[in-house]
Amino acid sequence: MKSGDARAGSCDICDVRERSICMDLDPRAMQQVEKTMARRTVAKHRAILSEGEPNDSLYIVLRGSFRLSKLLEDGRRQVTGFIFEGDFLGVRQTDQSAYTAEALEDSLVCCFPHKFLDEAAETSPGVKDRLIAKGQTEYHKAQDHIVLLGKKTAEERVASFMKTLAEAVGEERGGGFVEAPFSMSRQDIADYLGLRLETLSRTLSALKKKGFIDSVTRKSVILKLEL
Amino acid sequence: MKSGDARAGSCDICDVRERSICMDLDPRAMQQVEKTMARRTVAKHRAILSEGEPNDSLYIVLRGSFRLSKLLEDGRRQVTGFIFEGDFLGVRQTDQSAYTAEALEDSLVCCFPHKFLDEAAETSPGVKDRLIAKGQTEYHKAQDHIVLLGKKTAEERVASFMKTLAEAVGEERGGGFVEAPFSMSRQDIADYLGLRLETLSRTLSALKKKGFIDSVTRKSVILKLEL
DNA sequence: CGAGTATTTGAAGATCATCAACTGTCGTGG
DNA sequence: CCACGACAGTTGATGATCTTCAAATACTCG
Repeated sequence: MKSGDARAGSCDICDVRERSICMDLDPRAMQQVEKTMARRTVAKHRAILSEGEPNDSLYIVLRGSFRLSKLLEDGRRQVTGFIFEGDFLGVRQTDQSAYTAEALEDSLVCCFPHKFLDEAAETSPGVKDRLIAKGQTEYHKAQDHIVLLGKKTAEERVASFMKTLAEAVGEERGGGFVEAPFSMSRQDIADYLGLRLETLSRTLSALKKKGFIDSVTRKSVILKLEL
Repeated sequence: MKSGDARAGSCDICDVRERSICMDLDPRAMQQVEKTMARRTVAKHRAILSEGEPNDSLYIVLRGSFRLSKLLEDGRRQVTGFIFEGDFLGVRQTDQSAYTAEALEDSLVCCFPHKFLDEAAETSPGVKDRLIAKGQTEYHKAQDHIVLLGKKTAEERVASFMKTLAEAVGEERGGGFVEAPFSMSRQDIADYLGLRLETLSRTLSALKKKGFIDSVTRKSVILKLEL
């Protein structure tokens, strides 16, 4: 066991605890979590949920990021969302997962079987409420995505995406700029925005020329805070 | 009080009971529903939920249909969904409704304050589970909508919509045809599909020419069952 | 019947997609 | 450490789809 994982079994060092469901659990349930809790590493490009396959656990992303996608019969792929640290995966138990969730980089998740959550919910009513709330958040994001795809131009889509990414994972740099790292490829972003790779690339160049983007590489983008 | 409403106060004649949450309620709660239940008529084009405004009740559509929409700052409108008999509106209590819900025709809803549902949930645990399940259904529909907008051509969008509509409200006619009534305008459909009115109209004509659609009027469409 | 609105159709133009070539980046191995 | 190969991303030229603007037709309601 590597040194980084030595204390991995303890919830004390969990970074996302306060955003998570653990704070809803009563002390007894929390002890149970400490004991049975399973962390799981997910290697880059590995799926943790697969479209059409059953899902019986809720995963909380501790480190890394994921890509949610759906496939059309003929192979066209739509990326329906990206998931970052602190976010949830598989909020509900399902016979058929609605989408595939694949790690964009080597990632670490904390695993809560829904069976366990159902039991915990009996003594900790906040658990189900939090799941409902998370489900609502997912739904709102989906609605915003629908507006983006249905009504926005290529430039608006790319700008919206960069802004959202900056809000999710960006870090402030000097002079009113934010830097947001990419864990996803251009193709992933294009598939998320309903555009072709080439259109995305051209649009990024255009936004840079217009000064909205300061610099953009394979790894990250630096953009203006406002707008 | 008109004759049609004479027994409107009774749940006995409710058409959507078995699809609804009432079956999850224990007898005592059900009595409570019978007593406090509020039905509400919603006139054509009236909003029952408004984007940005709080919502404190769950509505079950008994008669009629609704249009869900979101507005972009500059007034562009995206229709994010349509709601028919037996469907739910305002599944969760919110400070800010994510969308506007407007009646497409004179409609009738049954109203359950979330406060009431929370109380009922204490003795009828099935209630929250059903709400979670309904939320999930909404989310899945949103995901399918995302795929439609992100990856499908105009013709595929229109065909998908007609098929979905037929499944939701269609009635079989002879010879492998279904008839689905429209309660929404062409503009509503176009705003749902991320197309312009004119493109929708042209595409409908094209589908008719191809034989996928038998006939289409302002009021209804008749289409082939398969495909 | 007639005014007003909804829908369809036509012609021209814009945006985005496609096909193709080029450039940059990363990792590997000499 | 540099060179090479492979892949990721950018740029260019052309074309298709969908939009826009405009006009005609159909439908609805008083």
